Amino acid sequence: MNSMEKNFVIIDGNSLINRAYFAIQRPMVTKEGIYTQGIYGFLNMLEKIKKMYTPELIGVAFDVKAKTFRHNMFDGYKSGRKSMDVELAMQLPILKDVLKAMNIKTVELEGFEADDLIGTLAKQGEAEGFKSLIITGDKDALQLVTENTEVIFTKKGISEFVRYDEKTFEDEYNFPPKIMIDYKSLFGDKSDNIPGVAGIGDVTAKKLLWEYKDLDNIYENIESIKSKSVKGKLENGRIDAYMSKKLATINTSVPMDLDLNEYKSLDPDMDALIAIYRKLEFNSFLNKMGKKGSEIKEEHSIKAFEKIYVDENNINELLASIPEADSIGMRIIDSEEEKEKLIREDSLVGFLIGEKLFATEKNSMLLNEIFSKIEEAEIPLFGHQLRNEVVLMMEKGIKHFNIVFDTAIALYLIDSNRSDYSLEKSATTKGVDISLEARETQLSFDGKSSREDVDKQLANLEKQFSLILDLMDEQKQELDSQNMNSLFEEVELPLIEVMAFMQYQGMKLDQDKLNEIGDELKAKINKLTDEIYSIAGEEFNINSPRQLGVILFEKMELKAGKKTKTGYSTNAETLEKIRDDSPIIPAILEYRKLNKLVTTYIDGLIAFVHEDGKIHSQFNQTVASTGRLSSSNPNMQNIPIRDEAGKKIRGAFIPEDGYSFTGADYSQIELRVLAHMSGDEALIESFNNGEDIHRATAARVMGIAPEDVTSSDRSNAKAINFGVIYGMGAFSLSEDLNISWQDAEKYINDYFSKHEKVKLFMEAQKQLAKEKGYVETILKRKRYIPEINAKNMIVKQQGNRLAMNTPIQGSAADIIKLAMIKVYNALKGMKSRLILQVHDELIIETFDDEKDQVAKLLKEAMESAIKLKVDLKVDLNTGDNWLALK
DNA sequence: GAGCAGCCA
DNA sequence: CATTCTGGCTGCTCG
Repeated sequence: MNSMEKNFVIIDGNSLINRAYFAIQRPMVTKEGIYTQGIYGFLNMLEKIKKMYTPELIGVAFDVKAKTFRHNMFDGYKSGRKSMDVELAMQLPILKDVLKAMNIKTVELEGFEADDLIGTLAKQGEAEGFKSLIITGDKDALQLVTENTEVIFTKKGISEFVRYDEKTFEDEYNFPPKIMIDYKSLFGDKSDNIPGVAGIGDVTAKKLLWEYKDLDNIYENIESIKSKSVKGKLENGRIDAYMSKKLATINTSVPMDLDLNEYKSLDPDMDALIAIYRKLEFNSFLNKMGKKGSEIKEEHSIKAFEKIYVDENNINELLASIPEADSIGMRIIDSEEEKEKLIREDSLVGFLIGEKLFATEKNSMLLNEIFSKIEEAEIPLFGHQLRNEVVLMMEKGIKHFNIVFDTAIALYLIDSNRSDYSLEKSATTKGVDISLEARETQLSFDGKSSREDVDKQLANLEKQFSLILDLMDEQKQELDSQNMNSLFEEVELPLIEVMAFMQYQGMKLDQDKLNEIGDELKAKINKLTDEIYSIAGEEFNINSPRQLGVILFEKMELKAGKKTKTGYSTNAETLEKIRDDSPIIPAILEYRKLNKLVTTYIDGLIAFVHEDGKIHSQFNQTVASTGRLSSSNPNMQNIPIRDEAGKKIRGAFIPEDGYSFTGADYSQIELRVLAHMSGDEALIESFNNGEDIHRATAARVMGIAPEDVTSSDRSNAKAINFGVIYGMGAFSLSEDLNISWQDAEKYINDYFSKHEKVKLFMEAQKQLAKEKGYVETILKRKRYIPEINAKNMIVKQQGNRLAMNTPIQGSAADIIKLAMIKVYNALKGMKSRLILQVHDELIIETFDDEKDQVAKLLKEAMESAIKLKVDLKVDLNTGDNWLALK
């Protein structure tokens, strides 16, 4: 942005406090009971805006509660909206007080919405030579974009901004901003209850506007519209269209005081501000002002590096320094989500070597040379969430890696309960801003990137590496003091390469086959839809539980089961109970099942296929609190298997030519872990004698001989065995087995009396969580369980179950992680490759000549991953598609 | 974004 | 006393 421009920042107060309020999940309440998270988020946002745009003028507009001219025109206007939470509403007047103390002008006017005031101010600003910047979370404001007015949207709550000027708007919408109004006149706006023209949808509205430019022109030339139905709808909807236009149009001529001198950016009234911040307990703001609220936080000092942007001309300096490096920090600096991290081209890859920070563009040919040098000299690598960096290296042909530290993974081991392990988040807690906004710029590598842009990116990268180095220092000590060095170094770090490799390698999908299945299912869905409509006597959205509830339980008066927060429960369990009461029920159940398959597993999967015909799912190492892995984009760990219709989808996953699949899954890994950890003699003996564990359990609990156990006895015992792992209660077991609560309780007591060590183990876990705050797995992975000391009994019970389940689930995860590393290393030098993990099973894409070798090494590696008091047993399968493995 | 639903181990 | 079993991801609706 041209720094000579004079900026007029106009903020939509209601919109932003609303966004801020909902963006901050954790409620913030002062001792006096004042809710503050909306104000807090708003002020953080305001600070960022001021830093980014250094506005000469600034103002905040608010809505007035009273009706506006729009309500007077149309009763339905915004009628669907629910009223504001009281917790949020009480924050509005306080926010206005804060703004007053900051000497920031606020405006509101009865009869007008904030948008109208904003539009009027923006226009005035333009007239007086300012660039008007509208900050809002509301898309309505887009119509105000002009040559000198831009709209800056908040995204992800309020943490990110997206800027719209005339060009970016047109790129996205294919028509100029002003036409937004005409678009709403036709299509309407659900959120504001603007009707639009009945029957005209998003697509038709856009088409009409591309052809006829605006609403007036459409109606002037209505005779030339070819489609009779569209023409008819337009004729019938003429009045609605023009009323909608009035409703949608932001008034830019509100009669208000337009002396822009009042909006001049002034220094705050410090005394007043400090007083309010103290009342609101905003200690972080007070600290920044040098006033004590609590202890004063030290500003994070950024280490300074020599910054070098690398291109063909100076690549040699980087290449020369690589072989001599003790270690290299590596980081892709990217503006987008993880998901897109590998697709975007306009990113930098940074390398920290000693006191020098090198960076080059990600799509650069130079990367090959750089990576090869690193590989050749076996230089240790460190970074934060290195997986995607490793995938990039693999894409450039690199095969050997020497990863020595990953600060995201260390963070995860230290506290597995966090929801966000991004470097940005860690930065915030240290008072550093490395966000996209802080970068203020995007690089474009077509020769247009200015020196300034590059410098900004490099400065940001410098901050990131500075943070990584600090985190590393802290974390090394922390991991050491918690005895997690070997878990970190021998399990999690080597696993990074395995995870990256599975993502890089991917799994091939037979799209034609999948589409064939999809077409069949879609035909069935259409039939079911007709059937459901005809039984119901009307058309409705079957996918909406709310609409479905009304049809079933009000119109058709079927017997309603449980209720949910928002209405009747319509889930499969509930509907199953009234299956025979109407033919609509089985039809709906079938519809749901098929629709799930089509949306998630047919169309959903196809959307993830890359150019190479493969799906490259991401395996995440820092998500599950127990230590398990997770998979996303798409999730390959929940592809259907139980249901007949769903099974076929697995059949569409196929190996590359010349390969087949070899799969191996641990038999009863969690129960074996329980046997080991508890030391229960009966369980250990059963496993080591190779007995059928559920049958043996039934025999023991019922006091009968194994050969007298019926199949129903066995399945009951199976439910108990699962229940034990989850920290079961009598209620859920009774539901599971369809027996009375008392019988279930007796069953559980009998189980524990025959497995006393299991009982003791469970008690010990709860005790450990209560006293030390955490529980541990076999490899000393920790999970903190704050719930266990909660006052709320429901939360406390949940804590108890977590304490019992986590060591078991987490240890099973430890074991398969060990196995993955073993298998991955054993396959080095072979053509066969590990491509998938599904919690207790591994799948290898096996080269035809290596089948026997792979089967042998896979089983051997998994069964010897760790030595327990019980044997580990693995079942092997082979096949020409994924389905054939079961 | 929350809530519901449904898929996996 | 009452008590609804762990861990994930995605798609859809609705405000």
